[in-house]
Amino acid sequence: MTSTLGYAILAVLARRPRSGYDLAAAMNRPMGYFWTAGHSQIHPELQRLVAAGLASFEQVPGPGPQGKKIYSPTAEGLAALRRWVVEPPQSRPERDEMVLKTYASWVADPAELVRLFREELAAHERRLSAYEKERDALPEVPAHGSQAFGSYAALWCGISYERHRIAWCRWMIGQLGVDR
Amino acid sequence: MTSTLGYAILAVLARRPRSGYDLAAAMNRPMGYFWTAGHSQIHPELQRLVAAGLASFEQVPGPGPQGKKIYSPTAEGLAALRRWVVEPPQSRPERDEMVLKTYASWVADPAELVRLFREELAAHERRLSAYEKERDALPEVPAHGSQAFGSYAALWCGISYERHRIAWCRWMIGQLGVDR
DNA sequence: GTCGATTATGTCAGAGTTGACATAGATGGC
DNA sequence: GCCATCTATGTCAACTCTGACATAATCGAC
Repeated sequence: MTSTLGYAILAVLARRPRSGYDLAAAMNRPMGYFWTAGHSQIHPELQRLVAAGLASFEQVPGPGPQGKKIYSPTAEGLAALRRWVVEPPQSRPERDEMVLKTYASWVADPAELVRLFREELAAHERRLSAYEKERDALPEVPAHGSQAFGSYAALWCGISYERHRIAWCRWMIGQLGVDR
Repeated sequence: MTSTLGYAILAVLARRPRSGYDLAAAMNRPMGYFWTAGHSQIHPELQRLVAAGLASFEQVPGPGPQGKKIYSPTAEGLAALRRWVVEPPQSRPERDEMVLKTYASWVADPAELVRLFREELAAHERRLSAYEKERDALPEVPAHGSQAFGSYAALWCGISYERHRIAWCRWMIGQLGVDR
């Protein structure tokens, strides 16, 4: 019974125990592609997870005023994660700024719109390359039950998403160019 | 110089002036597929838009303690919208709960996962049908510069997105079923 | 040995968002 | 005439998230 952020943290800790700092780094890349959190969110949430008995930490000497804490999920935390994974997702409202701009695109200058969508296209092509590179570092279709399967399946989704987005950008650019 | 919510409101008002109530209804469906806001967000934002000179309202008699207000974008508001549309989107962090669950799916029961993804698949198929129905009510590829183009292009993106998501769900279900 | 980058944990103000609460006229069915 | 539903605007507390601020030990280069 935690926030989604709590489960995101447990999902990372379930793979390997680590410090809040390392957690923040993991949530930047590669996990940041589908879930992000800054360290100012992570540290308080870790305290809540410990208070709720879902995580524990081992204090080790290290840099910083408070030393270093290595967090792990407790047995209870792992069980909670297992339960949460198969629960239907709570529908978060979708807010897509590019689609909103598109919805209002009829008021704007077509040439400027083409520039906007070319930039967007390039960004998605860069991201697709990054995903494909990461996927190629994984075994081909890992067995589920292995950590690599979770990574592979998330990447599959990311790659498919970027291809969809690229196709949309190309269609938009075509539409805006055809008839002036 | 408003929040993205302000531009979302201006985008709706640019199509046709309306009350805060009608604005909330429009942001529920069909616009709610890519941008949502409740009336408790809309009313204060409308007050801010008026204070900033980007919108104005006409008071008309109507139900409720305060009567009814029909809001329109001012010339300045329309110009601001036009400028905002072609600005690069501020990268909002992406948070996709289904992908997060997928990332952690290696800890969960495959049979339960299959159930989850079947539900997800059905939801996306329903939404795809709704999008296609809306698209078929529009003229075939409207000319940009027309409001219908904005709607059509947003729908194109939505349809492409749902197809990508459906393909992903099917792939996941296949993966989870093949080897037990 | 000194300096800068990295590692490391933490707080806090402000912005955005949600859901509940509050009020009340208009409309239509019975 | 009454009642439920819809129309209509508004506030507020709670929660989430972001970016700035704060502190300080460790490590490697020079």
